[in-house]
Amino acid sequence: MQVLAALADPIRREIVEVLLDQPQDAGTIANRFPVSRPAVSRHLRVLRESGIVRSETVAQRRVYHVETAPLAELDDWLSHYRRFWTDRLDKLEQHLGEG
Amino acid sequence: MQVLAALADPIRREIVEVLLDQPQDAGTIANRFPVSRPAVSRHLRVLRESGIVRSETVAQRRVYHVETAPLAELDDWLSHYRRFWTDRLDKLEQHLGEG
DNA sequence: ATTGTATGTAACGATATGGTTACATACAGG
DNA sequence: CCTGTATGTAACCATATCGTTACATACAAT
Repeated sequence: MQVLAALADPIRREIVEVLLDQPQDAGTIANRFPVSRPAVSRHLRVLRESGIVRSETVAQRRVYHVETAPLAELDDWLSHYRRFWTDRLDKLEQHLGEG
Repeated sequence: MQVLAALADPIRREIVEVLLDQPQDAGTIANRFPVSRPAVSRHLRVLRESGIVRSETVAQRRVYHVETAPLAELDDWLSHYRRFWTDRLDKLEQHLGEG
């Protein structure tokens, strides 16, 4: 569950949210945050190494996108214990409401 | 989401799992792990400060138990994006299967 | 009262993390 | 080619994290 360490940082969580909305290149991502571009570059590396994001190379650009498998893994881990804070009916309702 | 940092450590995750199964005192918890008792004591503090566990004092013992609200919060955060890795029908099946 | 048990904290060291600036590499385009 | 743009990495520093051992505190029990 390296995913948890990766998501423990607020900037990295924001990056993930942004990329879920729309894949984009490293520079565009970096511009969103009040830290230096190399700092963001390393956040991207952490996310890459945890498997949460991947990049496609397009000319000099690296276009990043989210790889959902690790998030699903975290979701699965949580699901083992979900019954402790919610019951089956609540959950069923919630997911019917989502659709 | 201080919860994520708290859960990023494998020992703390195990502590949470153990306590979900059964509340128990600090010493009993510490005996389960290959690190010193003070180390576990500090893991318990991190979990306490993130709100994931609480302790009841019984004589000299501190009996720890899981407080599910922070886990539910994490679950809620994930649920915003759950649609990216699973669809409503999968989820419905899963939750029907759980009961 | 004194002793033993249970627990947390302090102090310290090693390593990890997250920021910065400076630098290297790679592609695009005149 | 040479220049500008996009990106990652290196080196460095400050702080956080996680382990240890030593100590303080609090209750139980004789």
